[in-house]
Amino acid sequence: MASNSDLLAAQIQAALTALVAAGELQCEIPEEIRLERPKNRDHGDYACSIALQVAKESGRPPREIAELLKKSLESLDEVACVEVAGPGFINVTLNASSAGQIVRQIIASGEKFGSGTALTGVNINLEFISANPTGPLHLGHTRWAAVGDALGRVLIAAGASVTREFYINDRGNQMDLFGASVRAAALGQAIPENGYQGGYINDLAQMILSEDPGIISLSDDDQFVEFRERAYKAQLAQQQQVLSDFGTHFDIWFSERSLHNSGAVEHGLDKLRAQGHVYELDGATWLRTSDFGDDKDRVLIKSGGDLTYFASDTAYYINKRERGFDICIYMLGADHHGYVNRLRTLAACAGDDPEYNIHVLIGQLVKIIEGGEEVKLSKRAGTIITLEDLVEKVGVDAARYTLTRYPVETPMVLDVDVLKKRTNDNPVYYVQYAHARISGVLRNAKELNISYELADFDPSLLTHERENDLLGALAEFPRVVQGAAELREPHRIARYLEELAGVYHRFYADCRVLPMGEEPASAIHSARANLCAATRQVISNGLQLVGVSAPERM
RNA sequence: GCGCCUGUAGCUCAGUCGGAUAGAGCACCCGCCUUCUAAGCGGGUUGUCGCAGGUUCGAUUCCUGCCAGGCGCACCA
Repeated sequence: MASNSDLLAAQIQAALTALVAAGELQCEIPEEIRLERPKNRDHGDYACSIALQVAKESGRPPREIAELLKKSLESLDEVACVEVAGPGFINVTLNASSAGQIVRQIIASGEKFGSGTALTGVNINLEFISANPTGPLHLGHTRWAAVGDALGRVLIAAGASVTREFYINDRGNQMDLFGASVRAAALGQAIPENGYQGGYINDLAQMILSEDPGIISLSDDDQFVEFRERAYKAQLAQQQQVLSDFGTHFDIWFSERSLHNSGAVEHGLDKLRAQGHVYELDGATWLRTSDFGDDKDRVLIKSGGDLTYFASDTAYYINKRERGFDICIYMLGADHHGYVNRLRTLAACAGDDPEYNIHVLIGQLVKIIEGGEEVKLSKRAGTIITLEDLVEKVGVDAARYTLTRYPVETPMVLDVDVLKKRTNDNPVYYVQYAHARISGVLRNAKELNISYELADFDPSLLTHERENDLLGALAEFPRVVQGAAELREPHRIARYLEELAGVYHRFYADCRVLPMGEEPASAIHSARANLCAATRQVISNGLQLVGVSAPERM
């Protein structure tokens, strides 16, 4: 179902092609003609700057070209008026009837409205959080829990096949240190150097002791392993529970141990050797990442024979690709940004295209302010703000929404005091309120027997400026979803919803939907009720994409 | 030293192939509920888009160089 902007774009393209064919104009025909929603209402429903773009190449004044295109656009039934403005902008105003058609499309498509096919057939692996199972999830993880989940939803809406994956770093020094720390806490000994501290370590220790009192009589080695494994299992389960409560779902929890046990690491090394980028030096095995622009080569196997963490990552990437994923998206914290280039070059070493097969998103750190002061994050000191802390303070909806509405490369400052307020400081309420408000109107409409069935919908009645604004905003949704998916920027959905909610609130203030007093119901009431229903659908679909509830009442 | 991110209103921040007078919320002042949810709407005040060049009909947007802040540069994980 073509949108009005697609229709206009196609018409302009056809007109340009005809002009070139007739020898009236000489220029390349752009593949994509972009129509914009002008900020200024006087500039019509849609504006196009194509005449300015092709003016130089064709050697004709932009206004002249715009005039030629104007004639073509005016021939469309959907178009009420076309104006050439300024240096050569083409401003198009639609007639009310065709602008209102978007309501039909929305109501007919329902939950599917906004979904598209831009990424159809693309198989994406979306890895995010991937916290060590050695402690609770902190704010950085929480940002990814919200953004990663939302991105997954957005990618699916754009047609992609998405697998959400959590990589469990359940192997190596950190795990051992974690196990040793819990054991020390249980036995009342000093925590090892650089070990883990904080109340949760003591909690784990006490839980394990009460679960398995016999653990204290095991041999040193067995005891250590037992503490480590029990603590690991409990901590992982805690993370899974917390994420589940947060509404973030993973399709696969991928254990680093399983990577090693399955032989995937050797397999990955073999593959890299076959690609010819592996060499031996000083007793270590290296990957020649410098072939693809890395500052220096990276060690895969240390001279002592141990594998590096990078070796695991390499094998894991290769494993993902062999599981059939076209694109591997990684969401990493800012402190890992030095890793981006390494991941990209390892993809190149594996014979892939780093521009397409791998995409690394770096999330800047989240600062948190409470009582006017910054709360310092410190795992060691045990003052860490966890996902549960945040949810307990502000609720799941406000937490998810706030974390999702900023681009991930923006370092964000999160003011807990503000998020606790149920006011406009919190944009999530503004958006949700619009949804609840519409729900109320539609409940009343039903009671008054005002139909909001499409059969009773006459779009030509929606001629008020506020109605036109709302129709225009609704029509933008599919484009916003596609952009958010292609740019991997789910915050665009949230920003759009805030805009749409604002447009609706203004419409609501100026356009009475239901009959007043003894006024008889008429077609305008049905037209507006349908417009309301369409708006509610879009807000609901958008909130769904960011994983926030759409309340019927507030 | 090298690299990544950031720098837009008093505060927190939007601004997708460069477009018309740079936006939102908060804060501050003034209005609007005897009719659909006032968690709302309207009006007023607020800017060297870090600085300097370059490309362009046109630059907050693209390029180069500086300045400031954050972070990272292991045979650690």
